[in-house]
Amino acid sequence: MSEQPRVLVCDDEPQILRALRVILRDAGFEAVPASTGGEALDLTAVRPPGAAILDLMLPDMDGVEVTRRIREWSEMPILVLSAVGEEDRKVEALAAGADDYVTKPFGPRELVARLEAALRRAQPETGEPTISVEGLEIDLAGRLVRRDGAEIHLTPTEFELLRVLVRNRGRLMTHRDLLVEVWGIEYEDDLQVLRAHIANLRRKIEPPGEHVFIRTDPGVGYRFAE
Amino acid sequence: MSEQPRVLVCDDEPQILRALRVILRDAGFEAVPASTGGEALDLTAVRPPGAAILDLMLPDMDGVEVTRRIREWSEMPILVLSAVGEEDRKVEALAAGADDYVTKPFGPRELVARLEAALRRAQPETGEPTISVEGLEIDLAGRLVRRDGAEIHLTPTEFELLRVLVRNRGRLMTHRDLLVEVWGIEYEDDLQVLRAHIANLRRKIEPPGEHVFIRTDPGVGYRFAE
DNA sequence: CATCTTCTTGACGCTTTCTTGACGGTCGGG
DNA sequence: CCCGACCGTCAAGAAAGCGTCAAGAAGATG
Repeated sequence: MSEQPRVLVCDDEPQILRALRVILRDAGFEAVPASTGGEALDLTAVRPPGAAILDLMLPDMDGVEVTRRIREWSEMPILVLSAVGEEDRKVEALAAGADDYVTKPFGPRELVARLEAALRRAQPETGEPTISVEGLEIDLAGRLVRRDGAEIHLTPTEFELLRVLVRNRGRLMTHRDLLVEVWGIEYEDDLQVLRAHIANLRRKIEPPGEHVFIRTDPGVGYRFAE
Repeated sequence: MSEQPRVLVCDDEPQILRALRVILRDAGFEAVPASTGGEALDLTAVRPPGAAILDLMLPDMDGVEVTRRIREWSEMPILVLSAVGEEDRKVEALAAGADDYVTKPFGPRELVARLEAALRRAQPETGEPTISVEGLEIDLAGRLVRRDGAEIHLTPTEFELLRVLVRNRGRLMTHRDLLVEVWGIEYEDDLQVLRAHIANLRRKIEPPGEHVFIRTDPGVGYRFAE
């Protein structure tokens, strides 16, 4: 996800193919065009793209068949396009292994959103890994925190606060840093609100009566244990 | 599904029906006989077979119609039988969702070969398996949900919502994620519609008054229990 | 055209979360 | 030893968010 993935697009209508290339380029992807199913499979085999967008209607073999062939050896995200009236093939396409299904006409933003969602799903947690310290598991992507296997429920503010601390673990975060990052600049002096949420967060993740994960630096700020 | 699948056979001529039963038994299948379209649908609903073989000519409704009805909720392989002279209905039957089409008279080996091919084709669902949690079975490919063995009817939107949640189970899906994936980007802020469908879905799959499968993260989104 | 299913929308009571102020405890300097 | 600065906790009210109901719209079916 760090660079622009290559995306195979396959449609037999030149006009649509061109539109797809523009949409993808604008969204930061590199489009690899094909106009028949056979061509799509060839290009995919030669140099596998990061994802594929296939039209259901193709001159030689339909998108479901192409999907099935790709799925024989690759888990890449596959989106299937169709005209209205082909809706009943949705289940078929998904059963063949497609990740999502977009009905024409579609807006550029919808297509890009679905493509990115599919890529995100295929690439479990790229940017934000699971962190594990002494019985505490923090899955930043899944927004999930566990202690000794038991799930802990955090409010949005608590989670955000924990995220900022953990992302900078070992480093001291000043009161102001935390307030600005979690609440925004207009809260930069509201120390009491920070204290209250730190207290709530500790009650949920710390062993009772101890402060092993979140350390206090009096007069300065907090830090997450390394 | 690993051993001999049950196969529904529907034909109004008792002679043919008997012949089909023998052919299937010899090939290692269990035949479930029906002589009208209505009967076929009833049997299918009560206990879905692994595949169906339907005659085009039936007293009450024809095989194409039966195919269409079954396709509303199931992806099971469907073979359609016809007498000579009905060839023109081939396209119609396939469009309705039939997997293959056999013209009478047919040899036993031909029929069995086609049935097995259809079953093989329907099988490769490695991507979306059946998921089972505490009495709740969700067959994503077959679009089928059961609780304690009893089938639950979900509307298309409800199923789609459940599918997105289940595919990402354990991970939190934000309101926006769900709205974009189920309804499309133009609904990304329509929180109320999400709430309404979550409520309906819960009423159907959750034990009354509890939220064990679909958890709420107030202010953020929903997640399916892991 | 009548009917049935599904989707959408708004209203309302209820729950969760956030904020705020008060209070007691700790620590170091005077 | 006393005092002030700072911290952690608690409780209460305010604000935001949630679940449900019911009614109407939209679409499919026959």
